[in-house]
Amino acid sequence: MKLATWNVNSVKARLEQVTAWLKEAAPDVCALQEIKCTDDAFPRGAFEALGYNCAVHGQKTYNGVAILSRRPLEDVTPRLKGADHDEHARYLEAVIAGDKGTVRVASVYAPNGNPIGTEKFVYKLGWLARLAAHARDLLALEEPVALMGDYNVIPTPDDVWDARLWMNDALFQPESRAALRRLEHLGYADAFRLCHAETNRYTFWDYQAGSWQKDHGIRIDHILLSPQATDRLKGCGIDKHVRANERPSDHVPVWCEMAV
DNA sequence: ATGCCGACAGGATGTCGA
Repeated sequence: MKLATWNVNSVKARLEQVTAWLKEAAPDVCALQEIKCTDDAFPRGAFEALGYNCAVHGQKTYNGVAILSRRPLEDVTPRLKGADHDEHARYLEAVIAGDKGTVRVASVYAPNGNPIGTEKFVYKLGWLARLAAHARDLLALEEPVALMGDYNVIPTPDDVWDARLWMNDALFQPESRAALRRLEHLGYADAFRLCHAETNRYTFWDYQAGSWQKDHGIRIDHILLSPQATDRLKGCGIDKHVRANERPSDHVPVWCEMAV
């Protein structure tokens, strides 16, 4: 089963690109972030025409996550526990049955958190803590789990072109990096790092300052796998080439292949 | 230089993202 994640920066503005990539890459499951539309406005038809079922947790203008799946989506659950007051649509989970077992997948859109020293950064750390608490609970199920999405965290200096330029950014704060490591210490593994040792592999390039042309990117979109999912991991990659398309998202898809 | 680009809502330009 091929699983993917992509922050599309508006599913309506990116519909042509997303459907083109789905045809080309043919993932069985794709988690989307920043769909920037309500459930009603989600372009289900375009995805159903390609053979995908849709689970959507939308929001007007901002945020919004979805999961596309060729197989039926079961046990669909939006939001993280203990965050009923949180209006941001940033988490959606579902269970998908494959030929060789089931996998629980989540579409994750962690807060940006800038600027540091404000409520936004406090919210980011609180949100990531709630994610970790839920991720810990999921481990008790002892099943393959793939937490896929835009974590808005640069894991290490090897995952950014020039770490010095990000020292005061919420994406590279010690507290942000510790929050991501917390998930790894629980037992989740960074699928890309399991498969690739090379440095300077990015999933995001800013629209500004010629970042793409200069390859000044950051790796902030991650697939985190539970031990049972890690055991089934066969490969992982970043589809960098879509960033060169006309009217691209500033993020590119990350995918992994699992024996499920 | 806290901008440079792009999406959104709304109908000009401010907010947000990373």
